[in-house]
Amino acid sequence: MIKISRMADYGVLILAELAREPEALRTASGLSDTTGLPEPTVAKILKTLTGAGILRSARGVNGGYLLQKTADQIPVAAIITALDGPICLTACADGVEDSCAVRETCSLKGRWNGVNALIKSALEAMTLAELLESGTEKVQKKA
Amino acid sequence: MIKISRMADYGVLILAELAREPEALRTASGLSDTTGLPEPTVAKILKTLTGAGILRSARGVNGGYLLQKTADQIPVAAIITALDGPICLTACADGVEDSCAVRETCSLKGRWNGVNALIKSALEAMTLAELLESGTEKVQKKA
DNA sequence: CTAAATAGAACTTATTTAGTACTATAAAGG
DNA sequence: CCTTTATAGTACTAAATAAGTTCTATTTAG
Repeated sequence: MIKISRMADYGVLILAELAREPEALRTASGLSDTTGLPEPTVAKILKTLTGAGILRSARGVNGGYLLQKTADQIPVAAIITALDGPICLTACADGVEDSCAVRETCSLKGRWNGVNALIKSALEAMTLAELLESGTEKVQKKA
Repeated sequence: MIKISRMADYGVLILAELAREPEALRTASGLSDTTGLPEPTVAKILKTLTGAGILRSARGVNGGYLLQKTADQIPVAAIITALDGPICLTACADGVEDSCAVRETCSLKGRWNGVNALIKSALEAMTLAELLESGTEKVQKKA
């Protein structure tokens, strides 16, 4: 099954919660409470999203996290890339040179690039705001 | 990283080899030789693709496998679905009811359906023949 | 100086995926 | 009608990956 990791899934859930009050600083443990996800995992995801520039953090007492940009400026692709790594269906895609046992004899070198590009651009065109606000409609218009 | 499994990747490679001589019966061990992939794995994939109606098989001496349809009638989606299961990015998508720990509190129920549909239709629109014959060009026209 | 928070890395466990082995069934040919 | 060569199907094992946890360091308000 082609799928994103649970981390990326949780990440979107956490960002959805943060987007409800874009101005408020929220702590890791608070977000764990409201989302129902395990606290250490939430903390880990928040750190990663901060490192990727999607969230801003404040340390110390009264610290916490908030969105760096508004939800309509955050592409879904950025969230997935931050938590899951690059979006590409196969190991032997553009630029990835490692770990293909049959590269020598493989007749498919580079053939997946087009498919990758297609999926990538679909995820780049969609923002967090669109994902949250009405689910299916907006997306299907683009298809 | 969003990715298809190695099985689906190998599957395409094997189908590519079969597509070179669409009329010929090819054995599992022969295909293992020409592709360089381990024989038991090739055999497993061939069985699965036969069960999915993508290949036709003949048992007994002089048996083997061949394509059920021509390469331009086989959608890439069918290959991936056969070997990897349904194409959906998240557990809690259309129809899938199991295994989402936070379903109760989750604010995203069904929100991924549009993204799934988009990716699925991209993979359904592309055939094995297109994937093989020129890689990137045709696909990018569709994007 | 203390308490409450994030930062970062290392480690362990769980889950998933890939690979292997074994048994059954079918067909061709002597 | 028996042997050989092939697929069909299932169950098991091992390896790779992902998820989750823990620990230490750093920052800041009071």
